[in-house]
Amino acid sequence: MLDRYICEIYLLDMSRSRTPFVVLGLLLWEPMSGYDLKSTIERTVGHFWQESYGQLYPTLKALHAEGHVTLDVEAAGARQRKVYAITPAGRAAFSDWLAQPHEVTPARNELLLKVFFASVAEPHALVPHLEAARRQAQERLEVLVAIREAVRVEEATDHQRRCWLLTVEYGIRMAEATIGWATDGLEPG
Amino acid sequence: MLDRYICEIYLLDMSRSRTPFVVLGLLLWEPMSGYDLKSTIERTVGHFWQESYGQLYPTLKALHAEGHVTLDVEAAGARQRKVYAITPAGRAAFSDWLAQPHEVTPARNELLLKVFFASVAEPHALVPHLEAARRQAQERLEVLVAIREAVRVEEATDHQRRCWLLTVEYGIRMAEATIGWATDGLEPG
DNA sequence: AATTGCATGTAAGGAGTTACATGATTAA
DNA sequence: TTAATCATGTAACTCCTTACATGCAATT
Repeated sequence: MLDRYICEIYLLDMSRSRTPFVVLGLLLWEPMSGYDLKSTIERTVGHFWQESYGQLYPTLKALHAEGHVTLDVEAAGARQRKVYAITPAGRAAFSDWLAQPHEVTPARNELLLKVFFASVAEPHALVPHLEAARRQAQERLEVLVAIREAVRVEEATDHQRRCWLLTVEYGIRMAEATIGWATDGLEPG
Repeated sequence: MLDRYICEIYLLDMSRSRTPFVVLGLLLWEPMSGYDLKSTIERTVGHFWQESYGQLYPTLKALHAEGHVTLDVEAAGARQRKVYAITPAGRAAFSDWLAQPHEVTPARNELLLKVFFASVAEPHALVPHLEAARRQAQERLEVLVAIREAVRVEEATDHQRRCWLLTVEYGIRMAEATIGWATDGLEPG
């Protein structure tokens, strides 16, 4: 009865949501508050991963209840700050997750849906979608190239920089491939 | 009161879910049942879009309530078959959707999450993730190349084939780019 | 004085998957 | 006779986003 009560309120299904692992991974670096985590996520993995406060705060509560993080309430004046730090149990859970191969989640792509269904419309219906895709990929490419330059001068070990650059490089290659695809697709028309 | 009742039961928020448009787009081709739609989706757009029965059947009910599709119940023996056909209102809704540019939904990529967090583990932790990514992309590439050959000999207009091939070609380019990325990423290690 | 940033959270609701429930028909 | 395919649907549940609610601190 009590088990069930605790379970319903606190426990996470850590097999599906990745949020706990993003949190644990960042806390490996240094203790942080929910607010810190949000901004750190945006700054570091934001170009391929996002979290909302509505996801973050409940996850922190659950991670604490599970003993994966400790909580230290700093009261700087009347303003409270809840700083979380990772525990050995949290490190273990994170390592387990990191050692597993990533799951292949079949993607849904609305652009391709419109390209596919342009087949039932007039031929010129295709063009704006390819143009929009190319424009967006070009903008994204510019942003990612700027991020790459920033990461290159970041103070870090070679291994760290290599990992970070790989995530940026992935986005760059996808953007470049998208530009090539859209350009070739527009040509015959 | 009645308005609200009907609303809660039947109406779809066609601004967020794409399922109604996938259904309408396929019904433009020919009338189909929910079962037909499921298998047709797998066969045609399955490599970049999926739908479950749990999503399809309620969507069909709602589309019918909204007058976007008509329903014809075929009773072949004791086995019932509900065949849906698109209405002018359905065509209009579909055309509106198709004319809008696609929405850019910020992607979440678990592979990149693991690559990023390999930075806090030992350098060799990175390797299996890149290898897995390359292997998966290679398998996907083989499947897509086979699909491309099948589409090339499909009986269709040039415009139709062009649209279908573009969706397959997109997947191929992404897979190739992924293979290149993973290969280059593995090299320095 | 007003705005931006720091800081915490909850409530409601939507999209979607999975598991369940049922049953007829056809081919091996 | 057994399995696969045809066929329809619901219920429970998860993940996640958005909107809401609150208030202090620092800067302009």
